[in-house]
Amino acid sequence: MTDGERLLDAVLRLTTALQRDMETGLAAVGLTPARAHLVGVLVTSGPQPQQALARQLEVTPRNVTGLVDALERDGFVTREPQPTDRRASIVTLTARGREVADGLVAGRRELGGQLARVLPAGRVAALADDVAALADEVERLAGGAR
Amino acid sequence: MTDGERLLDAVLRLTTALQRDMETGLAAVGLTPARAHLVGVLVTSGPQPQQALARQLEVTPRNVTGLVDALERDGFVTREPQPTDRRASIVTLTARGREVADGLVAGRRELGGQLARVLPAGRVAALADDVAALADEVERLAGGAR
DNA sequence: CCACAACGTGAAGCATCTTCACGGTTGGTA
DNA sequence: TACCAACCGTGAAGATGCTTCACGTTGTGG
Repeated sequence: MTDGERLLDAVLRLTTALQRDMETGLAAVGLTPARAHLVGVLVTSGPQPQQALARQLEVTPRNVTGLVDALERDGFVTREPQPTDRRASIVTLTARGREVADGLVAGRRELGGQLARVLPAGRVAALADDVAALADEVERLAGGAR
Repeated sequence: MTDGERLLDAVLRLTTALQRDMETGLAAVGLTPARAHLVGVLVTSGPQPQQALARQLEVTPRNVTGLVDALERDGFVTREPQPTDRRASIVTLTARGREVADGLVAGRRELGGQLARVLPAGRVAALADDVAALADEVERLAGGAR
């Protein structure tokens, strides 16, 4: 097995483990990955109409409707009417939604710290750069085929 | 942002890109990730009853039924009766299934090569080790909470 | 021979996600 | 100013992946 394949294997394993880890954490606060993603966008970009959310999440507007339905049902967000355009409604985090979102950010920070502690301090930054380079390449590969 | 968070960000980005890349490649040959996973198990472990597949895929036997239904419908596998146990049927790759599976293996090898070429040759092996260490840690974290 | 275990699947349900169609709104243009 | 095309959100229908529960069929140890 070449080093490249070993690398790919390791990345795939990390991917799986990370995904599992995040999903269980999300489930603990009552969120699914897709809904958490939407909450994340609300945190970083503020209250928005569903169209804008659909663009940022790269899914269809119809799908956003369903995600917001669930988040609204569970009390994480509300749909506020937009006075300037009665077609659109603004999706806004509730207090509880903001709480949970803050928890997610904290969890992410903590996980970053735990990962950094696995390796010698000096190597973490370089590793981040290398992994970023890999990500760039893969994005390039996928984009080039577009 | 700490190095740990930068690393986590890079890994998450790589994860997303890699997943997209693989999904499009899979779709091109008529497979979904879950069905490809099942095909992969058949390649490495040979023809098996659905129970064994369920164990290796870490999903419920009921789910395997659906995956095999689809793969059988599309001509990638067949269900052969097992003479020694009439309850079970053995899931086996068809010629076409084996072809497609070989293609997947080749694609994986190629992707590994492409990733290796992104970085200086000397660093790939070390990177693979580091990423593997991260994967170990994340698996440990998830396992510890079990 | 019989109770219990194992194999696969029907039924029902949840989460993502898609496409298509439609109804209400806006906004710019004839 | 009337009008129509573009736009917002959502109903309907469907594909995929997963789960649990219930069942019928088959194997097997006592």
